[in-house]
Amino acid sequence: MAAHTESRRDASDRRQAILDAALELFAERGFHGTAVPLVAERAGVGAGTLYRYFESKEALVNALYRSWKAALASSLFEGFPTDLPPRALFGECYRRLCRFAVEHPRAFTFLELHHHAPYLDAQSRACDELVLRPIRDLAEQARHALALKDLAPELLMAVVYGAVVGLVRAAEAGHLPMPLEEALRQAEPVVWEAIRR
Amino acid sequence: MAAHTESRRDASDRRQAILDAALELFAERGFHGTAVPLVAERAGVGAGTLYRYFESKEALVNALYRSWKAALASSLFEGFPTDLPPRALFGECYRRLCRFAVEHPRAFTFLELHHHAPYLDAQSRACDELVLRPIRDLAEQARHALALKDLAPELLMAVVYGAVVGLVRAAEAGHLPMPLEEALRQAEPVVWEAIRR
DNA sequence: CCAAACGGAACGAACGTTCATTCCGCTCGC
DNA sequence: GCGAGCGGAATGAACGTTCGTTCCGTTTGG
Repeated sequence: MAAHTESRRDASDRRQAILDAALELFAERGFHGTAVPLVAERAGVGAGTLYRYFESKEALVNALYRSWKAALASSLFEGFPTDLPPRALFGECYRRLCRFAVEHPRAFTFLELHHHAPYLDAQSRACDELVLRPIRDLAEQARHALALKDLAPELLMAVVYGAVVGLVRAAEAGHLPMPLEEALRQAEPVVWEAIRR
Repeated sequence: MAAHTESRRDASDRRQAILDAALELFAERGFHGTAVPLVAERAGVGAGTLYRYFESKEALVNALYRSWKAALASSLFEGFPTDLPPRALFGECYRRLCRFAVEHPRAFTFLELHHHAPYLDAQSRACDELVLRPIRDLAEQARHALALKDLAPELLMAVVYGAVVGLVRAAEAGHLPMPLEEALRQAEPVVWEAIRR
């Protein structure tokens, strides 16, 4: 029975190795630009083995997307301190998002790159709501508390999220004179002043 | 000679039809996700004909990228009013960028999607500087005039550009409760307050 | 307690398909 | 009628996926 458990852990490791390899390659070269045997090689498994763990290349990219969307959601909301004044609430969201982007740059790039890609299925699309809805609610709250500009929360969210993505991409392109982490820290008050009333 | 001119215009139309078809398809499905014969069909030419105008698929995407980067640069800078106070200078840049995004949404998406793609050659990368440098200079100027926050211009540019991209993508995804043009108009003071001193 | 047989996971060569690119018969303007 | 330019079938490479085989941990009969 110990042996059985061990073999199951091996399988889980293998599956994870494939997901890790796919993350790197899909983030760097895109879905269509990445050959399945290359993913297998990077993961240290045979090409056929990959199909024991995922039904198809599409199933793989969907599993990867869902897994990282869930990770992002938990980074954002796990143990979130609810009763904070609006500025601190924003700071908490912002820093949690940035922490995710700094700790998992490939995952952040991957999620951004594959947002609304045609090969993502309905269930993967639904994961987006998991992240968007709670933030939208927070923004709506803060807006009614007269802490945010009197504009659609979706607009303010797009500005904030877009600014973070812009910084991550600028850092990737080597366009920033400082490390990404420092840029994101400096940008917090910048972005807050954008959306505050 | 009129005939010669006319046949040359025909050829130029064909080339343009191919570029237009490629823009739509590359923006929607990505470079690797788009088959060359599909581009040809959409352009209303034979698959072989495409190769009379472009050496390869890579040459096509590079020509497309350069052409639209140049169009963006000219939209931004053509007849730019130089001596304006900082706020008006920002407004001019911002509205010109937004006008381009609204008038050529596919081109905007395409440029964003293919930014720093591995199949773009050095000359295409160099086109980025064409857009970035003048804006960087303007930002540096405004910063020394104490109109902008005392942060790296590259950081502020990334925030502004990122915010615009964020709005465009949110509109594409149907996440905004108003048309893109209206959202961009509402976002101008939002973004200005982000970067102003 | 050992060895022989089993079961299923892993491998990677091989399959059919689809791709980018080429090539050649054809058309059409001069 | 002739040559430049076109179309789309042809081509070979590369793709996603499958399949026959190998390999190893476990079971089982002696």
